[in-house]
Amino acid sequence: MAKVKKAELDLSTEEKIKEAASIVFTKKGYGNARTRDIAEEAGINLALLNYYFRSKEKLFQIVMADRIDKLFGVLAPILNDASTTLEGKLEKITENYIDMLLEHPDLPIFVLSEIRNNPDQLSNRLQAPKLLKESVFVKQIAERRSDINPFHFLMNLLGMNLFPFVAKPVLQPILGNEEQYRQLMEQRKKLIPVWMKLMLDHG
Amino acid sequence: MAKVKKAELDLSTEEKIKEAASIVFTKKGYGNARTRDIAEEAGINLALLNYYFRSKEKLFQIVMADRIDKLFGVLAPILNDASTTLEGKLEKITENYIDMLLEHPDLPIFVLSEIRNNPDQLSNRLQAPKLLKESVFVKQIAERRSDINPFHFLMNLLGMNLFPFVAKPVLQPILGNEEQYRQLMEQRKKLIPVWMKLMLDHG
DNA sequence: GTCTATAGCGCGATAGAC
DNA sequence: GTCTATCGCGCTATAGAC
Repeated sequence: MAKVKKAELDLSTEEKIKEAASIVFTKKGYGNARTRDIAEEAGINLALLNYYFRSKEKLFQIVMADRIDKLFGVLAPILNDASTTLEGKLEKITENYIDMLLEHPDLPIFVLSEIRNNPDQLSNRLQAPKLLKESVFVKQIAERRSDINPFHFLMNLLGMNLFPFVAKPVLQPILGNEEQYRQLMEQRKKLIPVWMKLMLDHG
Repeated sequence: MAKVKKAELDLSTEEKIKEAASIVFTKKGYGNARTRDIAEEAGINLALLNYYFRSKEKLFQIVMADRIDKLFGVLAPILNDASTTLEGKLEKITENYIDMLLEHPDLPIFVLSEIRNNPDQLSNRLQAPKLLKESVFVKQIAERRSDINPFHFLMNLLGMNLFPFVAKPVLQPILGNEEQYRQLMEQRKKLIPVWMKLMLDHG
């Protein structure tokens, strides 16, 4: 076979292991992943993994922190940008999310299911509550619709963007082949902001 | 402590084990769950688990089939009901889903993440593609909006209903305490159909 | 730093008494 | 049917040569 693994790039050994761990953990989850899988994916020996990262758990923490940053990094900088309108934010968030998720479709289901297993993971990393409530984004929504909790709209936005990827294994066979799935997601880049504006201005 | 486990009801031993397995698998996922956890939750000995179910894997298959039925059972009967309008379906699906998910909040993340690990699980159980495409629900949407793929609306509906539960571990600290979370979900029972109708009739 | 070999143990599964 | 005791594997982690 001689199949070249994704992590076999010209990186330092430590980086190769981290890359491989990210791939294997994201695909299988912590409990189903084996350190042997990661070592093989990285093209190195099992002992080296412990030499660099001490334990499976420590390696996982590092990968997890990185994946959380990737998933929420799309959102965070835009929420507090005072120079864009609410409409602009909806468009930018949607475009960034769908582009990123088409490249990393199993990222949301991984992060969300692992946080379920260990909710503390997050609370350290995300001091979201205060940050979100005081965000420009939430204030802009509240101005528009004082009658509805702004977080409803945030949930809708995230749901419409993330859910098709969270549920991809279920939806894929329904929606057709990979290319058809991709086209539908591309369509959503334009449709989601339109729908969101509708909800904000009517209803 | 003498804490009474949920599965310690007046059921047959086989049922007690199945109940316990459902609880433990749903909470931790297959890979993180231990057969010893399940035995303890059921209040029986580890050997009995194998006596009734032969293996962890077999027990899991049974639980998984049941959980998939529960998650999609909310949807399936309504989609092909020719006697209700599209509006009626939107209201019924939303109310049923939110009521059910308030009682079983970790059901969607469990089913979706386990299907990711083993997509074949589903394809046997759900011959959804044909069934969905020919459903009354999809036809009713197509009548209303011939310009947009009906599955966009289905994804939106499911996303708005399921996503707040899939992402509950992340959203909960943002949205407040358990009671506040519950109130928001109760509000959504009325709001989601309104939003869905907006999307169908405008945009 | 990287390897081979193996320790140590948690896990699923089974044997066998009652 | 239900238990106690234990097997044997596969896993994480480490020792030690190079």
